[in-house]
Amino acid sequence: MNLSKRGEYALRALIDIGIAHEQGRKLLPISELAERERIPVKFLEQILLQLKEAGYLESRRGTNGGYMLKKSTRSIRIGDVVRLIDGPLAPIACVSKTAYAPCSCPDEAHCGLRMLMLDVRNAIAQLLDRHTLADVVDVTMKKLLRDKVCPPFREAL
Amino acid sequence: MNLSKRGEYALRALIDIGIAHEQGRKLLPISELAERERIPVKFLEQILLQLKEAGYLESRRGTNGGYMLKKSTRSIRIGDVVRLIDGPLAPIACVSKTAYAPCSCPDEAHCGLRMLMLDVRNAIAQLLDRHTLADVVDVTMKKLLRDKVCPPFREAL
DNA sequence: TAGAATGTCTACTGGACCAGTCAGGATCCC
DNA sequence: GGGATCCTGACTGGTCCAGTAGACATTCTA
Repeated sequence: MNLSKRGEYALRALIDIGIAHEQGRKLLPISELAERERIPVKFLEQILLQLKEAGYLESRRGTNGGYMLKKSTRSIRIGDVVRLIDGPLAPIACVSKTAYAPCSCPDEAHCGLRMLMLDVRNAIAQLLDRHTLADVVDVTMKKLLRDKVCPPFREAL
Repeated sequence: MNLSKRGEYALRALIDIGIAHEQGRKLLPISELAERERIPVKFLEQILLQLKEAGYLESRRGTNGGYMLKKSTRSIRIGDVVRLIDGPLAPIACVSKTAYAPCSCPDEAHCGLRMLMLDVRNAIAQLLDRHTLADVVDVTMKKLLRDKVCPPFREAL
């Protein structure tokens, strides 16, 4: 039931970029993201590139370059990001909606394990597909404000 | 979000042993389990041994030997079996109840990812810790009967 | 009492995957 | 032109997964 580091970093980066966006800073350089989230720069590079290829981000090279959102935060479902990086949400392939594969059990229709794991898959998908990046950014911002903590990425320098 | 083959096989074996138990067959040899579930015998051996060490099963050697439940099906929580074989249910360590570890994020209290993953963890735990082996066996048996399918492990020979 | 049927124990292995690291190249801005 | 940034591709050390292998111990039955 694991989210890989890669998946974790991808989501953290997206959330940060979303928060920055909310505050008027559209373009964020990798170095700044990596420093704040304590992620190795070169590793994060790969991940952002993958998110770019998938259409979530766009980039600008050169001085003052960086990454920015390509889609609206509201149209980015967390579940899809996890699927992109880590593969299907389902614990076992025979209950996956997006990547079904038959399992080896003798009678799938009467497999008790399958019924249970289907519930698990649905519970996970319910949460991750219902929530968009916008939701997560919102909640984070509200919590920061409530606790009177200054949000990050306020202004470039 | 993956359940390993090892975990899958462990649960399938426990469910089978539970079903057999329900029908008066307490002792099941590995070979029979392996054949029905199409699991490599030697691999299943290791798994059953682990379940035995953890107190879920007991065994008898020799001709007509095999494995049987040591605890009641009602006292075996699925979540605990998964934890035993596959580790914590939580997608990331910083939301695990049984194996908490801090993550690298700068402010755990205001981490949007953490809030979301906590919900995921709770949803999974809710399902897997609420359900016992007895529940799964029950549901399976009912579905078999409803569809007029003869349950396996009826009689030894 | 032999031998067949089981579980027990320990070691090993090929391959995949994870979490990076490294080196260099292409753009862009000043 | 030079420095900041993204881009591309290769590589790697370690860990884990899913099994395989083989010898051994115990128990039942003929």
